[in-house]
Amino acid sequence: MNALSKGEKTRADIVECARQLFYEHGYDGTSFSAIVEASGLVRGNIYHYFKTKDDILQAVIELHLADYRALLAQWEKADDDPKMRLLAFVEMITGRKTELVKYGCPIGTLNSELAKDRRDLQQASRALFDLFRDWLAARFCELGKNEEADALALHLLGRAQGIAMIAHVYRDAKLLRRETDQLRDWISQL
Amino acid sequence: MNALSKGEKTRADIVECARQLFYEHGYDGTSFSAIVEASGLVRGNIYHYFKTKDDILQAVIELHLADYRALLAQWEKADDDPKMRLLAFVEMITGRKTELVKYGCPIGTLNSELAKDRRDLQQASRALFDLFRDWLAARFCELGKNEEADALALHLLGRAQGIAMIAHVYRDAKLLRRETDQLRDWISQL
DNA sequence: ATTATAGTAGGACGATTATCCTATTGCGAG
DNA sequence: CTCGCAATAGGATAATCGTCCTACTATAAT
Repeated sequence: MNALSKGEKTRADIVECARQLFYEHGYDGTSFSAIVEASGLVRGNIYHYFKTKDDILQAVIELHLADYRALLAQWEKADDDPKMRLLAFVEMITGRKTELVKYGCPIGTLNSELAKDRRDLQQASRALFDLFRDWLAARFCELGKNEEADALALHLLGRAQGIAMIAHVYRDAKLLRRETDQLRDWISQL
Repeated sequence: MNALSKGEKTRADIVECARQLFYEHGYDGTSFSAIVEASGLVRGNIYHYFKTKDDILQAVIELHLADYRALLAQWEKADDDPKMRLLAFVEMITGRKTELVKYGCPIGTLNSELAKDRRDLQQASRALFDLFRDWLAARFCELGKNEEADALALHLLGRAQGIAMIAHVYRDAKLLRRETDQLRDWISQL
């Protein structure tokens, strides 16, 4: 199952390498040479799979999208209760607190970096926000909040981003714990 | 009054130019040449005032600090009621919504950019967060929330950052308005 | 077995980066 | 007037950036 040809495997390796580097150092902070070294390949080989560094980012975004889509599907499967589903979103934050404190939110920091000067790329990475935005809104709809579902989704997204950002800037895991607890309360009281 | 020597004036011009460029394009996204062009000076002249680009950023941070310190003092002068003072903080967000949507929060985006790979510089820029953190905490103390003052300050700071971030990513001023209204409600009900 | 194509390999390229260097000019103190 | 330093000026430099190019090898189809 899931048999990847040699080439497909190499391509996937490049993308996975790039994803981690982009996450840890940002897109602009990651040079092509860094991807070359981290992947153990050579320049020419990587350019055989991707024409530009921007193309690599596109692939990284698609990988993120696929992974998060799978995660969301898993949450829907695990619970029927909309509130429990929303809580799963919050659990993700606490579950990944170590990386969040170290490198910030993978989606948030990427979008925020690209939003300044690379609006073309940011448009692509915004799809990651939209994925969560729509999924969360659907959960709020399940709770009967049809009118305000999207606003609530953006509110929750914003809260999560703010928490991740402050926790990242202050490298403070305790703050992250404290604020996610409040998020859980907020969901319970909806 | 406030007489600046020719050199001091030039230095201030450089810093002001750099501040705007760093805000619009980020620190890494602003080349030294960009500062040269925007200031109308020549490379050698700028290097006469600052040894490195990092030094320019330090000066920019200090300029921000001075400006925000003055702003906070102004808020304290304008109102004695701690809640009103907190509302002034929220007013700042709505008052600057156009730039926030375009370029994000000056403090937040800077810190978030530097937090990834330039921890030395981020430590300096974090002073900007600390300025607000301490000031907000002082206001919560005035409200009798001594124990939780710092936590409340970080909460409010995080909320503000989250709002600015989402509004920036989606270039959505309406969202910013909606969320700041909620912030105002939250403050009123404290 | 031959041919075509996918994959590997790595140096070359021009553009841009931050920084440095040496002149030259301007101005204020003595 | 002149001496000395601040300020202006702008080319030189080495490193790094993303990208391109050509050559070689492996594999799969005919």
